Amino acid sequence: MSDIPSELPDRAQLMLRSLIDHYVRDGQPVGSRTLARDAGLDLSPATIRNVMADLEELGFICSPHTSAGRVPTVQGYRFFVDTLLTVQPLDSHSIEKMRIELSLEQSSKDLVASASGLLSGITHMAGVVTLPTHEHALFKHVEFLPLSENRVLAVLVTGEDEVQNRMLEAEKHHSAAELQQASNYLNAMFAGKDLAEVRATLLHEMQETRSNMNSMMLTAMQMADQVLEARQNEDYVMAGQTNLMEFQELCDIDNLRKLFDAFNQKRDILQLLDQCVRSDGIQIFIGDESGYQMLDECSMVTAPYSANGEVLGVLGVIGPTRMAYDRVIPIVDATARLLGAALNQKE
Amino acid sequence: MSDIPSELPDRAQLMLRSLIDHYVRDGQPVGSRTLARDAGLDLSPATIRNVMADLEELGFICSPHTSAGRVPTVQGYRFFVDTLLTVQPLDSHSIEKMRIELSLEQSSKDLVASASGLLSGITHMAGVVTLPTHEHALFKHVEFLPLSENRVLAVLVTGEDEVQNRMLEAEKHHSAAELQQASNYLNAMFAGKDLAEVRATLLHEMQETRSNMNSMMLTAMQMADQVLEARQNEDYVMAGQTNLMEFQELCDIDNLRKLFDAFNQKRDILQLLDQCVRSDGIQIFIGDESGYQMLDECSMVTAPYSANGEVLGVLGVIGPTRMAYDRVIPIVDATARLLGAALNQKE
DNA sequence: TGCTGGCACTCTACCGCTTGGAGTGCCAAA
DNA sequence: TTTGGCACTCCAAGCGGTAGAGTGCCAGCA
Repeated sequence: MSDIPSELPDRAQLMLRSLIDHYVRDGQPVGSRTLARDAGLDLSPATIRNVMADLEELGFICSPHTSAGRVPTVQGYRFFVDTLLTVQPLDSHSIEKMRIELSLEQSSKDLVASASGLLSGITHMAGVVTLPTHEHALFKHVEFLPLSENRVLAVLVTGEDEVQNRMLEAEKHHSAAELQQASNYLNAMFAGKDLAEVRATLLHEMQETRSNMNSMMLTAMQMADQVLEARQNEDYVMAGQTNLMEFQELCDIDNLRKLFDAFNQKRDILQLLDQCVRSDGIQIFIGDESGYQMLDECSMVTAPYSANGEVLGVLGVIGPTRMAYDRVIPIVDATARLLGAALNQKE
Repeated sequence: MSDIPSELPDRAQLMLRSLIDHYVRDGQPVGSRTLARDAGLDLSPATIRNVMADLEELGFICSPHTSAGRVPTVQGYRFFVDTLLTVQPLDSHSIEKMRIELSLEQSSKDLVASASGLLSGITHMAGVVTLPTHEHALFKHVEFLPLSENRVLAVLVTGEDEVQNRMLEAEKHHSAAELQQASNYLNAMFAGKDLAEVRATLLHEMQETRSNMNSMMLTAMQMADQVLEARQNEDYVMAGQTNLMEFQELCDIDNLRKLFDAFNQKRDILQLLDQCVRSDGIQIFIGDESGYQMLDECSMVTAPYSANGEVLGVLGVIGPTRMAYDRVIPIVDATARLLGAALNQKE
C-alpha cells in the first residue's frame, strides 16, 4: 500500500516517534499542539498537522473521531518498532533484582516461575515462560517400580537432577526384581547420553536387533520408549494476568474474558509462543498481528532462552498494544539471558 | 437484633421466598406489584407493601433507593437458606454427565480437576476442589535415588498408586546401595501401614531407640521423616473463574481483580475452605460472612468429600450472592458424593 | 516551495433540565 | 385486616446548550 515507507522523511519519523511516546505515556489521542510543543521540532501546529495528514495517509496513525488527536495504528507501532526504536537500557535496580531472584538455588520449574513473576512484576503486565524442553537433557537414571496389576511407575532423572514420573501400562505384571534388572540395564547402557540420542538408539535397536534380544532387554526398551515418548508436555507458567485489568483499553469485560479463557486454555498461547522459539531473538506481535482475536488489543514481546547453546523455551510479556516497547524489550531480553544463565549454571 | 425471626408469619416467609426467587432469576429489585402478581397469595400490592416493610425492619430485605423494589440482604439470604429453602432435585441429565465424567479411570489429581470442571460447567460459576489429603493413605513403597552431591530423590508411593517425589538434602553423600538398603528397611517395616501411623512410629522410634539404631537405620528414618514432614501441600484446583465475569454485580473491575488475585494467591481461599472441612455437610458463606473483602459480593457453597469414611478434602462453588442456592446445593452435594465414590473405587 | 496564522467546522464530554415510569408510604374507607 | 387512592421520591433517558479540543483549508509570507 505505502509507496516509500523507508524513505519517510526524518521529520515525519521524529513526529511518529514523539507521538507514540506521548500516547504510550498517557493514553490520550495526541494533538498537533501537543506535538508542536514537545517534539522538539520548533514547528507550528499547522505544519505538524500537514505532516500528520501524511502519516495518516500512510496508515501509521489515525484519529478516533474528527476532533480528537491521533493514535498510532498497528502499522504505526510496527514501523516504530522495526526502524525507529532505540531501546532504553535497563535500570540497575531492576536488573539487580532479577539477577538475585534468578540466582537462588532452585529447581528449573521454580526458576521458570520466578522468571515469570519477575517479568510481570517489573513490567506491570503479564509474564509468561514456557517450561524448558528436555530434548537435549542428559539421561541420568531411570527407575521402575511395580504398582498394582500391570502398572509400572517410571522415575526418570535427567540432566541436573530434574525428576519426572510416568505411569506405564505393561503387558504383564513384572516383579520388583525384574524391573530392577531392566533399569540397571538401561542405566548402564544410556547414562550420560543425550535424551534425543537415547530415543533414537532405542528405536533403532528395537527394529534392528529385536530377534537377538532377551525378553528382559525387550521389556526394558519398550518401557524406556514409553517414558521418552510421552515427554512432550509443553506448558507454560504465567504470572500477573490480573495486571492487565488495570489497563483502560483492555477493560472491556467481554474481551477480558476471552483473554483469560485463552490463558487458561493455553492451547492458542502455546501455539503463538511456539512460533517464537524458531526466530532467534526478540519477537514481537502487535495487536491483531498475532491472528488471535482475543489478543487484538494486546501485544506480546518474546525472546527464546537457551542454555549450552540449545534453545530451551520462550519467555515474554503480554500487555496492551500501547506499551513502552523500548522499556519492555530490554527487560524481556535480559530475563531470557538471565534465565538461560541460571539454567546453565545447574549443569 | 430481630426479635422473633423464628416466628415470622407464614405469609412473610412466603413472600421472602418469592422475592428471592424473583431476584435470583432476573437480578432486578422486586416491587410490590410483581410480588402481588406472582407470590400466589392473592393480596393487593398495598398489603404486600405492609409486609415488605416488616421484612425490611427485620433486615431481610432493603431497597437500593426510595422508588426501587426490594433486594434481599445477606441476612435475608441466610434466613432463606437456613429455614425456607427446599432444594431442587438435580435434573437427570446433569447427574448422568457427572457420573460418567467421574467414573472414568483417572488419577486422583485428574479426578479433582474433572470435579472442578463439572462444578463450574453445570453451575456456570467457579468450581473449586481441594486436593485430597493423604493423611490416612497407606504407605506402600518408598524409593531413594542418589542425585548429585548430598541430594537424594525420594519417591513415595501411597495407597492406590499415588506417587510423589521429594528432593532431600542429606548430611553426606549416600551410594545407591546404601539408599537401597534404607528403602528396603522402610518398606519392610511400614508397607501397608497408615501414613499418619508411620509418621508417629517414626517420631517415637527416633526419640526412644536412637542409641540402639545402626547408622543405616537412622539415615533411613531421618529421610523418611523428611519425606512425610513436607507433605502438607495443601492446594486446590479451580475452574471456570471467568464465568464470574458474566455477572453484572461482579463486573466492577477493581473488585474482580482482587478476586482473581485471591484465586491465584490461594492462601485466603484455602483458609476459608479449611473451615469447611470440619463442618460435616454443606457449608455456605453468604456475602461478607466469609470475612474476606474480595468475597463481599460472592457466596460460596461447599461440601467435604470423603472416601472410606475419611474426609479427604472440600469442594464447592463460588458465585455471586445472588445465586440459585436451591439448585447449587444439590449439585455441590452430589459432586462431593460422586467424587468420594470415585476415589473410593480406586482403593 | 514550505511554513504559518487565522478561521470555520466538527465532535465529544459535560451540565442542567425535563419527563415518564416505577415504586413507595400513608391514609381513609370497606 | 385489607384495599384503593394519592402524593411523593427517585432513577433513567432524552434533549439542548456550551466549552474545549482538534481538525482541514486557505491565503499570505519568507
